[in-house]
Amino acid sequence: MKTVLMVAEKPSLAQSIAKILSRGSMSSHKGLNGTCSVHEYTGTFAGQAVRFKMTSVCGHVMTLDFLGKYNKWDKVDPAELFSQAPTEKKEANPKLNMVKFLQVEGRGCDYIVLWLDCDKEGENICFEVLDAVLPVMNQAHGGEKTVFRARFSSITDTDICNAMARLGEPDHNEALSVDARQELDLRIGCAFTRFQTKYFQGKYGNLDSSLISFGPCQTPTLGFCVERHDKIQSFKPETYWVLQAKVNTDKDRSLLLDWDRVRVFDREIAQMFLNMTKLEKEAQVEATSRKEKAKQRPLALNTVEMLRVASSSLGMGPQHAMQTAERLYTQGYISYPRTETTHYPENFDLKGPLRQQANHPAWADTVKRLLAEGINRPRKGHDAGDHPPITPMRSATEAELGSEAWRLYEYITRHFIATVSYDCKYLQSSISFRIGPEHFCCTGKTVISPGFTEIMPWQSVPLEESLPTCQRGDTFAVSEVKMLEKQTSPPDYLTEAELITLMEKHGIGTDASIPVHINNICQRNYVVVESGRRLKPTNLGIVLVHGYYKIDAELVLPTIRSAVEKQLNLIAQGKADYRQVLGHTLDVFKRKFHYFVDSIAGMDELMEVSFSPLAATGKPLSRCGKCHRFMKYIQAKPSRLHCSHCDETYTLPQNGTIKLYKELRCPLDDFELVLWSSGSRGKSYPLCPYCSNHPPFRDMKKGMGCNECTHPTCQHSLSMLGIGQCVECESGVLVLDPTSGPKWKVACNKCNVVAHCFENAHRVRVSADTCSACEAALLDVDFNKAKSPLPGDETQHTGCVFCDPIFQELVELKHAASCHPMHRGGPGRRQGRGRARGRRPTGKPSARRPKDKMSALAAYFV
DNA sequence: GCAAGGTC
Repeated sequence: MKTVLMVAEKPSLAQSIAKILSRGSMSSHKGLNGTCSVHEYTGTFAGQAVRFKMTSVCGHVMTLDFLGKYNKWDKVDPAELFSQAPTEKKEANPKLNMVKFLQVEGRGCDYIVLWLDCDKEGENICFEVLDAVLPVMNQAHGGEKTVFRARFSSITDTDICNAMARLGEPDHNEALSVDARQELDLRIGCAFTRFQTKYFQGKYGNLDSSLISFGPCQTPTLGFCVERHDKIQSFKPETYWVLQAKVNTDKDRSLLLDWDRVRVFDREIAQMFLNMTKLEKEAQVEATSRKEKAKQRPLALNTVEMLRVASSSLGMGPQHAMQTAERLYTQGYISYPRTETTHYPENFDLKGPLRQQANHPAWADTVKRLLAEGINRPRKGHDAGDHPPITPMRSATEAELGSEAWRLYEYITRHFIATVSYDCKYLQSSISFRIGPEHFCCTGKTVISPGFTEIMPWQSVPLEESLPTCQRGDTFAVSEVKMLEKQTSPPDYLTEAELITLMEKHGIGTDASIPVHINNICQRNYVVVESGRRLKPTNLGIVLVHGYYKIDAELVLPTIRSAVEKQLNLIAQGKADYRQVLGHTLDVFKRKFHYFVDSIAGMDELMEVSFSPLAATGKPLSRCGKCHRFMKYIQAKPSRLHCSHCDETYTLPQNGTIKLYKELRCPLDDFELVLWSSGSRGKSYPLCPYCSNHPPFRDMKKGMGCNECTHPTCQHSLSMLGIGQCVECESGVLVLDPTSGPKWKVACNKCNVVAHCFENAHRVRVSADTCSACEAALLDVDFNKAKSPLPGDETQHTGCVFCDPIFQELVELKHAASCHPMHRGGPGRRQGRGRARGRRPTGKPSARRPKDKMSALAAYFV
């Protein structure tokens, strides 16, 4: 029997499509990467009985990057990134082993049907899948067609079955347009980012951003925020005047009237109107009206609207909201949360999800009534052909979700119920008055039926006092007319919700990437999120955008994306040649880049106003080994040491603190050592600023500290302080932390394993002898007399931390506290945990003896 | 160390 391989874009879709096509009778198993599943069933294909294998990828299989050597920032001129630097496709997520997985599943298959999302990215992934799978599939006989593309516009039985019945071919042009986009984004983004970062970080010390990035989406996103900032700055308040009248409607009730002219900007004119109005004692009713109006129920929920509401009403940032929604989705509480569609497909079962909410304490009454009296048909929305709108799939309580997830779930559910509820109906009545020559009016709203506002109370029509019943010609006594002086007020900073709307409108990013771009400009310290989730640009953000405006405004305008996309669409439609468009657009941006570099002084002038030169930043910390003057420690990101005399900068490990290490010096270069520490619960090690930036030995990499230095005799090196191989990671070595006393620690120089050894020792040294059982270096420990754990009056003991019975009792394995709990080794991560108390694996070279000491030394002295 | 786009 022949086999048909079918591939969807994500595991969830593979499952739903397989379920539909197999009519529910399929057998499923997990693939080798543990993420994608394979669903198998039998059926007919091209008139023969076949076995179907439906599986998926996880988004893009491949990603584009430069060849390795072009990723060395100090060796490559960014201008080379526009053409000379070759690119290569790498696996997007090596952990998923997607190519291998596809080849295992595709081997021996006869046909392939591509079920990737029906957009340009999906079309591109089709070819990534084919590149992986075609070489291992069975060869076609006599020109028989073996590659098919299924095109569907929704995940419904009819649509999926129709797609299967009318298979087409993947569209190479659409895929090429994505290849072009990837290459453009990579080359342009990296060239500008590297140039800006190197240029400004080489001059200023307090930019407080480890990266001065540029990109066709993130830069316009920042541009919107700065545009609003500029409006606020240039705003000049204007004074205006308003007439306000009050009439008596009853003995003790009065009615406030609005002026038809709203406001005037000339005091004397306003005064004139006031004087004329004041002459009248009565207000005459000129007309009355009563109109029934409706407030429409919401459209079904898509991603972008969910993110807007999450930000503006729940105070939840887009990135966080998306993570929360994804968790709700994988736990089965809501449908797929990434969709542009606001229209329920025909035949969508609305009542099913609604019934599940019928006993929920928060909205049981509303839901039961809807089910009993009949639901309303949802409004006609936009069908983007991706996924149905975001819908609750199962009832949940705050207790089981936790308060954050609950608030999002509650909103999604209330929104869903609202879409099948009725419009809110209210009566709008208004009365227009004349007082002397001037016209006034008042309006009031009364609710006829609340409709969906019952489940979305924040949308309800505000309660107002009802208007008096009257008719044309009636008169009321004027109780007061006064003139109010007011001022126009500036707009406020852009809210995140407004920014999302602007991005959507200008086509900056997609529903999935909008949160990423917003997150980016926060992380780069271009904007900060203020109260009410308003985005206030920082000095850095403002200077960058103003600099682009000054040099080449197109770099920051939202059209930078749409203009390129227009070109890409020509490729997709087969109207332009991929190579030509790519070459032409790269050429345009290469010119822009050179012009930008030549004009950078224009942006620099702005930088000078806000930021301090490197030489004037930071405080003196340690001595330079070349000139022996103090270098300054710059704490702001990226933290580094700067020698103003030599005009050299030495970067330091990030996310920790640095202090001087006893004025000790590196024997190789005479630089004073500094002590890096990740905090009291973390680890610390000495570091030579020079060696860390210019590794002395062949087997050392940039950024390493003394705990990874293979110097054979330096008292701070790995060679002298190393004990034995790490108990968890493959390549790490446990190194004595010479500064950790009196609570002595041994820490891995690669991962975050920390072993707490001795609490009451005043001296610990690494002995030259090694353990006969496990090859680890012995520790020579002097305990405090009063608190010695040794028998009798003994205070001195030498032994192996892993094998010595006395030491074993004292060793406790921990993990260095890192900024993110995810990075702490969780339980069950790998076997062999807790081996600190056991024997070391033998047969591996000891840390005390670097493999090739002489060659390491030779490398240094060459 | 960089972009933006998929998705986990």
